[in-house]
Amino acid sequence: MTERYDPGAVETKWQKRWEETRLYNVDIDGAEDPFYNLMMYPYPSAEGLHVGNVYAFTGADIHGRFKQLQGHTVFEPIGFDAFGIHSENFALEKSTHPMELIPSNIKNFTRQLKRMGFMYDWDRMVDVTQPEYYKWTQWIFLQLYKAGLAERRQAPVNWCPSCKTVLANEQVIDGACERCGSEVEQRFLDQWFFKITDYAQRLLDNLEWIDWSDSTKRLQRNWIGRSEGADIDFEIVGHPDKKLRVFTTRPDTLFGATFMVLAPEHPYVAAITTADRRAAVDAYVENVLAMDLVERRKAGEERQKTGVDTGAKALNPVTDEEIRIWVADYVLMEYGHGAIMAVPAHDERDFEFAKSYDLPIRIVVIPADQYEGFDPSAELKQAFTEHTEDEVLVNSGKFDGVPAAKAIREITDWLAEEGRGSHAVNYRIHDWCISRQRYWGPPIPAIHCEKDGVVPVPEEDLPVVLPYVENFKPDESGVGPLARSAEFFNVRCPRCGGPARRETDVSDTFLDSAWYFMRYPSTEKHDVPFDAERTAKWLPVDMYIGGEEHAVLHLMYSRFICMALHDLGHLPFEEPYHRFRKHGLILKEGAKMSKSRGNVVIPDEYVERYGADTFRTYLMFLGPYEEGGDFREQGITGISRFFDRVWDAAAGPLGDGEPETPELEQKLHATIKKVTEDVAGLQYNTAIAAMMEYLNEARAGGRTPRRSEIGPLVVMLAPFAPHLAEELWQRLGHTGSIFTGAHWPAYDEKLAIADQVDVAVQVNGRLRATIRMPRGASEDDVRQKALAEEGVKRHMNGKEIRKVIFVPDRLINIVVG
RNA sequence: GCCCGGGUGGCGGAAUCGGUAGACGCGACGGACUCAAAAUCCGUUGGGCUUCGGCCCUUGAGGGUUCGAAUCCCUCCCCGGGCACCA
Repeated sequence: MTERYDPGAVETKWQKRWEETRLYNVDIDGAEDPFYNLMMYPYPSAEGLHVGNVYAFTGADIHGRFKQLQGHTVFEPIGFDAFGIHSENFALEKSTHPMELIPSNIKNFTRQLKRMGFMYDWDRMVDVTQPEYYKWTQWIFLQLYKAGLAERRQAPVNWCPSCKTVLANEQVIDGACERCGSEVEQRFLDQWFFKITDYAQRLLDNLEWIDWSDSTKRLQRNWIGRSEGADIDFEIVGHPDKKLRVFTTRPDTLFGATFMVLAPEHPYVAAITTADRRAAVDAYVENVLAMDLVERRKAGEERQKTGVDTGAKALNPVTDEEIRIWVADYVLMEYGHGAIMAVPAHDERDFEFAKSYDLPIRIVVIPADQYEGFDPSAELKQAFTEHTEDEVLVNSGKFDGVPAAKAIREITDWLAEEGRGSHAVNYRIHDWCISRQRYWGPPIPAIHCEKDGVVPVPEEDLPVVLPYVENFKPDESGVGPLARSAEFFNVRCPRCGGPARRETDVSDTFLDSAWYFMRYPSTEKHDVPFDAERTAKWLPVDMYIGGEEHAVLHLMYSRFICMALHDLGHLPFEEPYHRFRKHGLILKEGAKMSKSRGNVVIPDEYVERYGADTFRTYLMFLGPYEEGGDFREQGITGISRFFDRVWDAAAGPLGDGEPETPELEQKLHATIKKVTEDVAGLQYNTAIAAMMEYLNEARAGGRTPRRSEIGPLVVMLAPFAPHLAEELWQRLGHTGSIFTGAHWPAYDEKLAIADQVDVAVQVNGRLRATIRMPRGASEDDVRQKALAEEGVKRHMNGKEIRKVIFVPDRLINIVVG
């Protein structure tokens, strides 16, 4: 009788050995058949590793180990996303400093991650808060600046009048400051933007060929928000020098444009407003601008649309009618041209507005079957927005009777010919504002000179080191805390040598994470952000696994940065991640985990009690990896028992020879096939179930399995339970690590198939018997045996057979009547 | 409002190119071992009826297609996520 399985002892032993033998430290330059296995590096919170982190990393680690066992050299790096508002706020809350807080958090995370047994190459750890790293984050900024992809312009920020601080959007909850609850105001500040909108179409197009989860692609498509339509120019009565340009997706409704609406911020508002309307317009605009963006959005959802007449008129370019120009806040300056042609008959918002202010509504699109005898005076109860081939135009001059879908093209073509419009595409995605009026981030490497304006920091002066600032709390000045350090911001202009002021904003933490995976293979290279040869060898990432909450921020930004660096000649590829798979979310007893609910699973506690292997495997067992699952305290005992049984079956002395019976051999091959396919497809829960099933069979009747029966199981278990597998591998008589010594088991396709099958026998589609047949039995044989079954005879009741459906090896259905 | 994903035993979940629904595990019940308990092992476990041979019902609800539907189609309900005055 062998001793009991002691996870604690086994895991300590192997973690020590892995470290001593440097098992997971990859020979970056010499590695053959490289596989870059990436997971989303964590933010090192003070609370320590969250079970969500463990879930994400375990699934990714299993994939890495699986690839390793298949013969690849797997590079699995880890780092820490340690800059950002989270850390800064936490430090504020605890009255400590991020520069002290972060290293201790990282230390704790490192301990916890090592305890989980992930195959990280710790020599290549990346901490984005180290000048060694953010030097290159700043370098990326300079490259984008040189290429014209970074620019400074005014933009609104959220301002809390009570805390006297700038807030990030994430800190504004329903229009109020998350800390004090006061209403947030809008301020305009100079900010740095990356022109991601220049890449909108490419970001969209490449989604066609990259191998990503469909749902993630869909989120990105929605975020990019491509709309096709037309730009149309309207003349303004009395202002021959001005053309009012609008974007519309519905040029087919142009004849129904009965008024126009400008956004309150539109530059023409002041110029075209007539004298008698000026007071009203000014009051309205002022009122709207006083609202912050969040409040305005919220107000828009709740209240009726408001607006005001400018008194000015425009000419509808196709009807030549004079139509009124209004200002209303339901038109947004940041989309299209900040102005619209309003077609109340065919747009819900315009309809609502027209009803409120008694503006004319003209129907120009109707269902084709109502075309004959259409009554132009008919009144609409709501906007009619259909515009397919089944709707046709009316009241539209020479386009009467043309199907709407066709008219969209024809009217645009016609306007284009006459120089009054053009085909146009608009995107919903906005430029990426990277400025943060905060402390805990990499300083943006720019200098403001009175004489030379914005001057980028010369590359040889990088990094611009983030100084230790005692008081890093944001204040009412509206600029970042670095503006308090004269030592930091007083500089000489690199161009003219005159007095200048250093940029005191830091960059968004999403810029750090946009390229961290490029740094891993080159961590010890100090003269380049990423070594060209290594980058060519290891990148793009072969597999990236992470949470879908980053689908539109991190994943979009890093694709953009990668594309931009590619275009600037720094990278040989334009998409950073070959494959991306999202993992699901872990719930606790059906509910989301949160501190306030008090139902947070602390990994340490479970690892202590059951061991890392059991915890890892349980997490993978509780649901499909890509969908997540429900963590239940009791469930973990199932895996615990399973591993006890594996241990009992494999840890003691074993018999030699082939698998004892043909049935068991068949089951073994079928299991290898199933587990191989499931693990490759991230279907870990069913892979584990298949291994359990096999073990149950191999141990049936209390027998001890043979070495040949249990060896392959140990290898298949290795990605899930690496420590246990190492120990059993050794006990099976091997020396060295299973991860270098073993190869993922192969299966024989023929042996994987059973030679006896249970065939279902149905009468009129209802199951009446099951018969055991040799695989591949003919329809005649199956039919003969089926008809002899008592239950079948009874239900046929002597009736005539009308039809027989036969599915080989599965089913025969006898239809009588 | 728009776009996704999902609804299966007491529970987590299997099975979707239409072909034996409920794999695997948890829990529960019964038994063995034990002075006893824990652990372990064996058996039972969707619901109802049963003359113990079986029979009927069952995958959110209702309809449809089919020899056959958890799976396909239509209508609807509920839950989760994303976007949202985007012209």
